[in-house]
Amino acid sequence: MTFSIQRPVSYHDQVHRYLKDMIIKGRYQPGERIYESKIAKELQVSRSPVREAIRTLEQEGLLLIDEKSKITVYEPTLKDLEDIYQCRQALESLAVSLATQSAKKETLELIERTLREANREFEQNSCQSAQALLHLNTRFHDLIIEASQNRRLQKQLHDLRSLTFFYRSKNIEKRERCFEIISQHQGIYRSMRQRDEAKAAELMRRHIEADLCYLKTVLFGEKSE
Amino acid sequence: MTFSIQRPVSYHDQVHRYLKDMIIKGRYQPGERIYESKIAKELQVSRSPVREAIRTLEQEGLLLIDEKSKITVYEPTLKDLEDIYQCRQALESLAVSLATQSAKKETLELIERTLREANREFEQNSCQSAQALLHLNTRFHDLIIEASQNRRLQKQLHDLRSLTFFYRSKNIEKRERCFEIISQHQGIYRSMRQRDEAKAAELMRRHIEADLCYLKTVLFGEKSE
DNA sequence: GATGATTTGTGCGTATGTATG
DNA sequence: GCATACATACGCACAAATCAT
Repeated sequence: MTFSIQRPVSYHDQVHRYLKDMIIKGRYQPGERIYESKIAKELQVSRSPVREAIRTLEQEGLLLIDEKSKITVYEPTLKDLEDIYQCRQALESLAVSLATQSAKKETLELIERTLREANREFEQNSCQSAQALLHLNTRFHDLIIEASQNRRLQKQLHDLRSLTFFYRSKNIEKRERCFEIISQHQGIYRSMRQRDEAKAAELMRRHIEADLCYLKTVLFGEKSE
Repeated sequence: MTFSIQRPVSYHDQVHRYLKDMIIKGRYQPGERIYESKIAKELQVSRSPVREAIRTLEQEGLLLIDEKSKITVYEPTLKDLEDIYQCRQALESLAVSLATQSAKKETLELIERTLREANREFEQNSCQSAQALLHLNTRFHDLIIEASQNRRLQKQLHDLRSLTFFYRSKNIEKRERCFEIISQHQGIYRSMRQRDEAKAAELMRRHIEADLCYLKTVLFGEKSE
């Protein structure tokens, strides 16, 4: 194992991660008002680093600060969910297209292994494996995004995807939907292997559309056309 | 005229705008190191609001902060320029597609007027009109992005485009390229009027590709295939 | 390396703004 | 409208890290 001295992580960075986690995991309610002074007290730090963390989170879209400096947690609306998914369609289809062009063998194998593990967890069909499946499916997307080798794309998608993660953490995937997800992922992977970037992009676009459609029914009880 | 009481703009907001302007206008050199303490002194404010502005700018990609807290101005590389333009292709073609679907008559007329003004300035062919042309061309894109009515898309493109503005402020457009830009814009606009979203998206994609190609030759002296 | 000059990280006090009774 | 409680905005002080000599 390689050893390296770690620089202590700055408070504003730690506060940033803490708050991001709290929001994504749903420990704060969407739309809930939060107080920088309260957070500072809770975490036993002064308000300065908290303020900086809050600016960062505002920029990431996870916090909203109104004209009276009232800080509220991001609250997704149906329209916003659709907006986010439209962007994801455009960007992730680009990502998979780039990845298909340039992914090395090892990367493809990594993706394949992720899919195989997902299959195994699916067949297990336990409560624990549902959690594992969630991670594996996220990983599938992450591997592709990373393989795109486009830093800007990575950052944009990273930010967009955090906004949708807290839906996921509710573990709302029904078994039926899980099966669909896995088979869609497999289709995308097959196109990547065949180096068919147009097909991979198109399948990704449809996969994300299906995902939105599913989320809409589950969260807002709306049937999509 | 309507009158409304204005809230004073917070320091961190003003500092943010100031720094963003300095960076985009090229008043700081790309890669130049800047000091929060120096900025605070220059602007006669304390370091607190400056620090917050810096966090925001870091998140926007205009400042980089390394692990030793050294703050440097964003420095575009050829690869980064390509990355940005790939994202813009994906997102602006989505934007024009959405705008084509939903733009009202008035919006289309606004775009048309912008194009007509651009034509006029082009024919004028003066130093002043070159500057005006730059603004009008930017406005063309802005109007379409706004017409997409997708907030996420707007923010993402807004951030990406700031990163490319300081190239523009160098006034590098040759007359020949200006003509191309205008005619490409007109092609996009025609497709929008005909409500042909696929064509509008494809033309936007090509327009942005051409733009990248031109920038590459001008800035990095590289011919693109 | 050791030392002094900068620079950043953080805590804290005060002024000011906002909500509530 | 006023008083109180509490929130945020900002400036400032000091410690720790960094850099140059």
